[in-house]
Amino acid sequence: MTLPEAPRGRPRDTRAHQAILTATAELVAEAGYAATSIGAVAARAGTGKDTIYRRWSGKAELVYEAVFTETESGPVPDTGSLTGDLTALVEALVQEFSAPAAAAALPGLLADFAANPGLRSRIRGHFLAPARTRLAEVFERAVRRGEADSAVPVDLVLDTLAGAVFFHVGLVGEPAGPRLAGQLAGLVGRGIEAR
Amino acid sequence: MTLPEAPRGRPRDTRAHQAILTATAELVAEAGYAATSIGAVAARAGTGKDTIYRRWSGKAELVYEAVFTETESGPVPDTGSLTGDLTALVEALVQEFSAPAAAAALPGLLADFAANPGLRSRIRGHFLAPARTRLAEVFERAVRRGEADSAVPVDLVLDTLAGAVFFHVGLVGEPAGPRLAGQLAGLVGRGIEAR
Amino acid sequence: MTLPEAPRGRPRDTRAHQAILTATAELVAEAGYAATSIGAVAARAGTGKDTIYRRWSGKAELVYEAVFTETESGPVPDTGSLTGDLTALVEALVQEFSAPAAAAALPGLLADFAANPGLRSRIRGHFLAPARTRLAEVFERAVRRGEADSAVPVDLVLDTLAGAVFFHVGLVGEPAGPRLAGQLAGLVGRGIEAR
Amino acid sequence: MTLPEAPRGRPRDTRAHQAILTATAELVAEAGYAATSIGAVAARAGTGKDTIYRRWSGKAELVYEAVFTETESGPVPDTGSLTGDLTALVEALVQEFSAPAAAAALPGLLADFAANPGLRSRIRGHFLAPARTRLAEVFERAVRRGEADSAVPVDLVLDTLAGAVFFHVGLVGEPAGPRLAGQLAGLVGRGIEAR
DNA sequence: TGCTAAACGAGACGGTACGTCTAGTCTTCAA
DNA sequence: TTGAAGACTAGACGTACCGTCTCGTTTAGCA
Repeated sequence: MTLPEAPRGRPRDTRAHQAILTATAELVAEAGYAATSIGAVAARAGTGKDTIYRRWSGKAELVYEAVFTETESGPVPDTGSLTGDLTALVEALVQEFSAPAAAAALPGLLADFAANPGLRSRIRGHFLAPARTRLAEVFERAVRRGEADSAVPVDLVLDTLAGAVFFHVGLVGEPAGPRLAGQLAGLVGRGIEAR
Repeated sequence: MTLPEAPRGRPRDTRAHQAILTATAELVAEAGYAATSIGAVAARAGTGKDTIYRRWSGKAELVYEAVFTETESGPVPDTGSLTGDLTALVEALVQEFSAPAAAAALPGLLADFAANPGLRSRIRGHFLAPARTRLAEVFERAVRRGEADSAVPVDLVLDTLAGAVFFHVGLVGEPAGPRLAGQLAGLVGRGIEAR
Repeated sequence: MTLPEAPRGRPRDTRAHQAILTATAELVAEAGYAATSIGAVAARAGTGKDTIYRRWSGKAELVYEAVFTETESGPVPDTGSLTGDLTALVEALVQEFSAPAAAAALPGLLADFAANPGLRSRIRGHFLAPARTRLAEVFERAVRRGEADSAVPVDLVLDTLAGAVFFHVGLVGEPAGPRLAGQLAGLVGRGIEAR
Repeated sequence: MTLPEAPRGRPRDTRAHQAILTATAELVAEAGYAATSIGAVAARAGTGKDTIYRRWSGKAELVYEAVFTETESGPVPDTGSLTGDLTALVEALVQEFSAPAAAAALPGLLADFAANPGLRSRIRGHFLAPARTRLAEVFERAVRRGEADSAVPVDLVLDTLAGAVFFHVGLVGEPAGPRLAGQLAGLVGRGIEAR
C-alpha cells in the first residue's frame, strides 16, 4: 500500500512547466540539440535552472519530453492489405521524424540515450513503444488474412523500419517524401509476406 | 597537371600521428565517446593539443579516423545466391558495428556528423561508401542471375540495412549474434527478389 | 538618492574571496608575477576560474588587490621638520615596496597596468593616492613653517620618490636599508627647501 | 691561448639580423611589448624563429637591442653650471624614454629584466651605463667648481632621475614636455648643491 | 492568522573542456 | 653551419556548461 503522498509546500507551477517545454522545443528547432543548453532553456523560459532539474534529470529527458511526447498518433491504419497498412505506418514514422524539432533533436538525443545505461532501456520502452503496438496489430491482422507468417520478428522489423527512416532522414538529412515511405513499406512488406 | 607541393619545413611526425589514433581508440572504448576529450587524448598520446588540431578539425573527425578507417573489408562475397551474399554483407556490418570501440563511438559520432553540415555529407561519402560499393556489386550479380529487379534502390537498401544494425546494436544495445544477420538478410533479400 | 541595488541570487562567498587573495599573494611571493596564472591561483584557492573572473578582470587587478590593498599606513608623520617627515614617508615607501610579495609583483604589475589604457589611469588614482595625500599634508605643514615654497609640484615629487624607490628596490633589486631612505629624503628635501 | 675561432659553415646573414631588429621595433611601437611575440617578429621579418633564438636569448634581449641600442648620445653637456648640465641630461633622458617604441617597450621590458636574475644585473650595466658615465662627469666638474659635494651618491641620483622620468612617462603616461626636465633638474640639482 | 514547507527567480559555486596562442626546441631541405 | 619553414611538447588563456548550492520571495495546506 502506497502512502497517498500528501502534497506539502507550494505546488509546482504548471505555467513554468509548459514554458520550459515550449522553450526547449523552440531552441532545439532553432539552434540544434548540441547548442540547446539547460541554461539557455531556463533563460528563454524565464525560469531558474533548478526548476528544470527538479522535473527532468538532464537534457536528454527534457528534450525527449518536449519533442516526442506531444505526438498523437491517430488510429491504427486498417487498409485491408499488409502493404497498405505498412505504408501508412511508415508514412507516420517519416512524418514524425521529419518534423523540424524532431529532425534536429534525434541524432544527439539518441546518442545521449545510448550513452546512459539508465536511459538506454527506455529507447524501446518509450520511443518505440507506440509504434511497436501499432505494428503488432497490423501484423496480427495480416497473419489472420494469411498474408504474413506468424513467426515474423516484430522487433526486428520495427528496428529495420525505424533505423531506415532515422538513417535516411536524421543522419543523411535527405528530404523524405512520401515516395520513401512507399518504397520502404514495399521492401519490408514483401520481405515478410507468407509464401 | 597537379602542383608538385614541394614539402617545406619539418614533416609531420608519423609516430605522433599513430599514437594519437591509438590513444583515441582506447579512450573511446574505455570511457565512451562523450568522455573522450581532445585534451585527454593528447595527454595519453604524449602530444600537445595543437598536434591534434593540426590534423583533425575536431573530435568527430578524429574518432572517425581512429575507429573506422582501419577496418579492412575482405573480398566481396560471392556465394551464388542473393540471400547468401546479403547474409555475408550483413554479418560484416554487424561485426564492424559491434567492435568495442565502434559500438561505443557510433551514436555520438553519428550525432556529431549529423549536426555539422560540413560533415553530414560525408556520412554517405565515407562511412557508407565501402559498403555501398560491395552491395552494388552483389545486386548487379543478382540481377544478372535474374534474382533481383534492376530497379532496386541501392541507397535505400543500404540505409535500411545500416539503420537496422545501428538501431539494434548501437542504440538498443542488444548483442547481435549471427542470427540477427540471417534474419535481416532474409527479410531484405526476400523484399527485393524479382517475382 | 542612490538605487538600493536589491541583491538577487546567491551572494558571493566571502571565504572564496579571501582564499583567492591569500593564494594570489602566496603564489606571487613564491613563484613571481609572471608564473602566477589564474588557473594556478584557482587551484590553490580551491575555487573555479570563473569565481576569479567574476570578481577581477584579470591578473593585474587581482594581484594589485591581493598585494597592495591590505597595506595600512599609520598616521601621517609629524616630526617637526620637512626632512624628518620626508624620511618617515620614504621609509614607509621603501618598506611597502620591499615586502616579498610586493617586490616580486611590482615590475610585472606596473607593466600590465601601463599596457592597459583602462588600468593606466588607476596608477595615480589607486597606487599612489594614499602616498599623495600624506605627502601633500607634509608639504602643507612645511609651507606653513616656511621650510618649503608653496609652488612645490607635489605630483612630480611623488613620482620622483616612488620612481627612485621602485628603480632601486624593484628593478635593480638592491636591498634597501634605512640608509637609502635617509639619503633620498635628504636629496629631495633639500631640493624643495625654500631659500 | 684561445683558438682563433675558425668560422665554419655558412656565415650569418646580416640582412636577416637587421630585418629582425627593424621588425621588432615596429611591432613594439605598433602593438606594444606584450603583443610582440617572437613568432610575430619572425613572420614580419621573413625569417625563421630559430634565426632569432640563435642571436638573442628571448624577447627581452631582442627588444632591448632593437629599441635602446641605436640611441646615440651626443657629447656630455658642459654649460658651465650644475643645473644647466643636469637639465641637458634630463632632457636627453626624457627624449629617450618618450620615443614611441621606447615608451611602449619600457614597462614590460624592465619587468622582464627584473624577473630574470641573469638579466637583472644588466639594468645597471647596460641600460644605465651610458647615462651614469655622463652623470659622473657632470658631477666631477661641479665638484671642481665647488658647486657640489664630492660625497654625492651618483648611483642614487641616477636612480632618482631615471625612476622619476620612467614613472612619469612610462607608467603614468603623461606627455613629458621640456618643462618636466627643468623642474626635475632643478629639484635634484638643488638637492645636491654644496652649502 | 500564523506556521511550515516546498517551489520559485536569480545567480554564485567547483569543475571540466573548449579551441587558440605563445614559448622554446627540433627536424626537414636548400644554400 | 646558417637559413626559412613549420611541426613538436607544454601549458596559459578566457569562455561556456555542467549540476549543485544558497539567497530572498512566493504560494500553498494545516493549525
